[in-house]
Amino acid sequence: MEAVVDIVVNEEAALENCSTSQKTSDPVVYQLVRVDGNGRLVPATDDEVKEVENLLEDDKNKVKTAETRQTLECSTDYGCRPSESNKVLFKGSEGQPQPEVPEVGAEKSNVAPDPAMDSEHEERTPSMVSNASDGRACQSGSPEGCPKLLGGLDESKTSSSPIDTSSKPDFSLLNGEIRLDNLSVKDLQETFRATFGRETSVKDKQWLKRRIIMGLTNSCDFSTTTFVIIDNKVVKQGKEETCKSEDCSVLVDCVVTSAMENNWLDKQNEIHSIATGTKIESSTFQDNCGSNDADTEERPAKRVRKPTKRYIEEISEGEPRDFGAKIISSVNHPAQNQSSSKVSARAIQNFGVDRRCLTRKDSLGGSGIQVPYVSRIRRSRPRENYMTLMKFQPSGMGTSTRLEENDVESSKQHDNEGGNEVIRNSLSPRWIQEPPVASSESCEPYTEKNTTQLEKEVKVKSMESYETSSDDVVTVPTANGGMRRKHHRPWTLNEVVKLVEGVAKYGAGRWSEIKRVAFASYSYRTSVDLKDKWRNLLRASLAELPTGNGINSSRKQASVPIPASILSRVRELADLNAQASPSLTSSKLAGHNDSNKTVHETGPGHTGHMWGQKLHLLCDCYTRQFISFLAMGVEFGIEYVMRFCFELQLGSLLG
DNA sequence: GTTAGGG
DNA sequence: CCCTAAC
Repeated sequence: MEAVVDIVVNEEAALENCSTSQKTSDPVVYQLVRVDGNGRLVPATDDEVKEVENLLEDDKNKVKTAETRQTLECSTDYGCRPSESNKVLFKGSEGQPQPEVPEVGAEKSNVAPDPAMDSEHEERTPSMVSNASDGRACQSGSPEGCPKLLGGLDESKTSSSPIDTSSKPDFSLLNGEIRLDNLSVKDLQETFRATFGRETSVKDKQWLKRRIIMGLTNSCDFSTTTFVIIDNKVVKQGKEETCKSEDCSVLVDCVVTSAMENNWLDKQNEIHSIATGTKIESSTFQDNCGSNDADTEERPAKRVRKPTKRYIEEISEGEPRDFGAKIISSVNHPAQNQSSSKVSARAIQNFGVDRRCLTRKDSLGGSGIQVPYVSRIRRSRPRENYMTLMKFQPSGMGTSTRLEENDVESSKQHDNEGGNEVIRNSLSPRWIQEPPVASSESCEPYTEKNTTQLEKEVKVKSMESYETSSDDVVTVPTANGGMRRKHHRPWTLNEVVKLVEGVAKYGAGRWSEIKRVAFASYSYRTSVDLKDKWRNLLRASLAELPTGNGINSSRKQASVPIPASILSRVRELADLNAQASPSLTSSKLAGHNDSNKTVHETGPGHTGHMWGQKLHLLCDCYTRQFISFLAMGVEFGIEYVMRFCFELQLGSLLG
């Protein structure tokens, strides 16, 4: 076998190097377990095991595509068990665990079934299970310190076991030997790139090795239960039956479990469900968890939004307001002009122009307080409400001038001017140039509205609806009565590429970060713009798929055709991102100074800082053990873990 | 001040 | 691209 991940399967060698006392013929076994509500280890159910296996299998396949033919080797640091050879060996196991497998360590080789089992686990696992209070499962420095869990597995005795002796769990990902020690920094970097798909300038071999190992192991993203890895294999572990076997001995290298809080488990459960698309039977899960919280289904749901003010207003008031006005106007119905004029008149009441700043009454507060218009906008334009409601001014007038001088009047004149074609030739194609530097400063000069450059469109618009003809807020009525803005600045391919790169680097969602770094020179692109563009790109990329959906053709294309390569990249990143914790909102990953601050911030939709804490916890405990990364991957998703590691690196460099 | 989502 | 609730 070859390739980075196709770790050489050399049982003999592996065993020789292993500190474990297993015989060469001894199968390597992983015992899949979960931490119950009390922090005890409980064997995973058959279904869970099965799923894990499937996931591993899938992962393996993915990994196999990697193109690296290096034999990797890593030092003991990453080992999940004390290793004399100073190597971490992943031995592929063939078939079932052998009953005769010698035990390692003095521990009992059997996992007690049922009740007894619980207590037994309790005895053995305390130190392994991270405790929220102690915050540490085992000493990272001493592999020895990591409690060993002996999982008694005797698959052969369990006929019901999904995995029978003949089946050969094929986890090549975990099989074989990893040798990184002999690689040069350059090689390591290359391997790193091959593994993570991104470059690294880090020259610290240790770090590189660690990350690579992490990357390799983490590709197993099965979000099920906590699992114990007994040597190298995840063996299906039935419930009571399986753990009953006595001879299934096996060395448990490390128990990967981070925390035992119920909510954490619940979270895992969720994740699991999401990841596999299969729902673990809740009853089963709960039983095992010992959690009574049946409704802990707090899936990181979408943000729930309450109706917008606008909507509420619309509903509460029979009279159409700005929104209604728009619609009406768009219809171009003569009879409705009146109503629209009403609206505008009203609008005028709420808005006013202050010397320099446009102000408006705060409709929400109802106090009529004048609020600098600018306070709520980021760009250079007045909000649409205002704009749309404004009637045009005599065409000859400069927009800004008009506004200031005739704010109220203009509204009254709209009827007359409604039919006018207000061609904003005078509008300055401002945004074509470099973005307004001071746009965000104190009060925005009202002249901002002049920014529209698409005169033609304005023209068209104004012809269609006098209402939209206002200054530069070029809105174009759409077929369905909606309005579309024309303050458009097409995304260039270059920008798109930058965006994609940014997402690749920082992950989707960290828009401000991306903007700061990749769009520093494009001040006219806000983080929101990036987000929007990404969304569109994603849509485009999906639409591009040969799904045969009519969507493809129907969907409008970006002004600048996006190369398929980019779109596919977008999909990739989107997938990756899906794995990553959506909560990753830390703004520190960028690597700019604030490395001292809390590195992890959990984002919205997640239980406080729990995840971040868990991650820290995990790192504290297992940072030296590659297995831990696997666990982290399980819990947080590989992407998240990867970022975390990058972050650590950054922190250390900066620190 | 940012981000997510709806428009 | 805008707007704004939710963070």
